[in-house]
Amino acid sequence: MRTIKLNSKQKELIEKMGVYMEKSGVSPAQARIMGLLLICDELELTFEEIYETLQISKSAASSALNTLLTSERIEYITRPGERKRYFRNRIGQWEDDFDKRFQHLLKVSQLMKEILEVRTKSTKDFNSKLQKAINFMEFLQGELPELHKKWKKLNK
Amino acid sequence: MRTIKLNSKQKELIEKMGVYMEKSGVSPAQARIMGLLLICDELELTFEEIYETLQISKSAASSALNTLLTSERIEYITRPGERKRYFRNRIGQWEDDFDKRFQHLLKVSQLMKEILEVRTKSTKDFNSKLQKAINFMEFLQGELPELHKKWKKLNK
DNA sequence: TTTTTAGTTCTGTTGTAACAGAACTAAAAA
DNA sequence: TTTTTAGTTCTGTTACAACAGAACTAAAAA
Repeated sequence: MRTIKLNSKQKELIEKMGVYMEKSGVSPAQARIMGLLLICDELELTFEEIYETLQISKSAASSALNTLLTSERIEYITRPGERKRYFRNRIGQWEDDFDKRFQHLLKVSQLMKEILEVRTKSTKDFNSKLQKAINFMEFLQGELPELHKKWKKLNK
Repeated sequence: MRTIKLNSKQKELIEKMGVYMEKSGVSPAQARIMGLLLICDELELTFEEIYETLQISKSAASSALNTLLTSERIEYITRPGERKRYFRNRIGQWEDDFDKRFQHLLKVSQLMKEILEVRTKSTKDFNSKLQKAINFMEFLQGELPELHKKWKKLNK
């Protein structure tokens, strides 16, 4: 038995975090794993610790962990002379996340531009509103990197 | 028959937009309706036009439209003396969307703060990284409204 | 008054996600 | 060499989303 001990507040927060993450599209098991890795005292948990603590099956843990790994929400380390993997939250990830959201915004604006090009020219009001939305996205594309720089400067 | 005519480029873009929107969690029918309302020449489509053009059943159209309405992704208008509704894209919505994303960010940072409070104090490096992520979110909470103002100023 | 319109609601089907549980496997330990 | 460990993979179950199709309904038109 390698169950991780959690107090009631921790359990509550894992559920809260779980509900929250499920809304953003991940499965319950994935959400709970994310929560566990963020909340429990130990930063690096083994496969066994994870499925025993969360009371999920090995198969559920296996597929959830692999999905979280490929979506880069968690990572693992190994220790010299040990076969098992230690899974942990990618706490450094949020800066990459910021960049990803940025890439996403870029794709949206490109698609919207493509759509605007194909649209009939007769719906002038609609098209100008669409253009405005595109403008705003492009404005953000200019400003967000600046913002990031500003923050970096504040933090060194 | 009230089918809306679409050229091949429009059809292609509706599918492209569909694939794109499905990734963000909406059903295929909802995604296609969104695409149709954004891409076709007519801005306001009736129930019949929608389900006939997209070749989906009335029930699928009904539930998709209602979901899109409650999630405020589309809206409808009526015309004097007419019973039917004209559905259209909420093109003015994107500024609200911006605010919603902002609210979301606020919730995330609050949850993260709550988690940090409960965490053991012994994982100093991890906690300081978490604190840094929180700081960045709070930094954004200060800066994003400023950005919005800046853009508004540029556009009046 | 009946018929059409503009949907909604009900029933049934299909596909798939999210698991559990058990069997399996490759490496390491005993 | 056998046994344990650290998972993976396979099979089966359950639940639910996403529809289609048909029946239904309330208002308006004919």
